[in-house]
Amino acid sequence: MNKLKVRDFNLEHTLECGQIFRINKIDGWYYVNTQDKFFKINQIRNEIEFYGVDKEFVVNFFSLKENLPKILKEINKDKYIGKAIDKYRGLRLIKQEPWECLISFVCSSASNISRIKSKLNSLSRSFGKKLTLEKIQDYAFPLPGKINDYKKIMDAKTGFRARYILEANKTVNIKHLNSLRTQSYSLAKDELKKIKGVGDKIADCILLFSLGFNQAFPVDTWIKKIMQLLYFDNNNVSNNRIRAFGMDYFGRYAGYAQQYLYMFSRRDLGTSNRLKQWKN
DNA sequence: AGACAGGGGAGTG
DNA sequence: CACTCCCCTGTC
Repeated sequence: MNKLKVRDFNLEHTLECGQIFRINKIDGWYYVNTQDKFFKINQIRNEIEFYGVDKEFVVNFFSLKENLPKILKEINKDKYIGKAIDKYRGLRLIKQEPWECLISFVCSSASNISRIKSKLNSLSRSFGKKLTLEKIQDYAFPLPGKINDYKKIMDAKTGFRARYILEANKTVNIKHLNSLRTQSYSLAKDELKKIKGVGDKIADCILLFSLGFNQAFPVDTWIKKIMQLLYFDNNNVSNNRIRAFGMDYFGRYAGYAQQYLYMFSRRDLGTSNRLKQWKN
């Protein structure tokens, strides 16, 4: 068992904002699968308690050393994002392993969280090493080279994404992914987009969630909806324009702004009517 | 029955 | 560039 005092951290918001998928809440504990780790964690006020990983891992994984109040102050440009920040304060960006992050978001295209989770769990069951935590069995995420059976990939209900996964499994290596950390944003992004199944949105997710590019601003339909409402007079504008605006307006921590707006868009605004009420 | 979804590829203009 | 159709699968 490990305990750690934390400041400016909310475990629930951090784990449930769609940046990571292989999590399970059981009896107040979050069971988390990531790369070759399987651990459980909970939070009571300003203390987290966890089993299965060490403190160093937790501090790095949840970006606990990043100065969140300073970041939030920097992105708090207006009353709209201000509301999102007030509501979801403590949400931090997780530092994922880039390969798992890549496959996770390839699986995410035209899908939803429960289905993404199911695909990733199936892939792990078919190709990953077995892990145990307190007699509970689970599976590590398979390394590149291991996801090598098209039929099994299809059996994971990956559908049209299966061929992308199979090809990435052959061509991608983790060292190369990690080497992108020191490149510029646009070079790293161009490199990721060479991988089939990775376009603008998914590349931005990989950059933001696993490679340390806090300025990345992934535009999905939820972000599109709320950004159009708040900053484009509810006009329909292209994803490219929204991303360019987001990165420019929020600056070097635009990715944090994106996560807070995303949570607000999904959790607090359902229909366009409610969107309008919120703005007025 | 048929459209649509937290996206992207390939083809076309 | 911007626009269109299509891709697996599940759901309304």
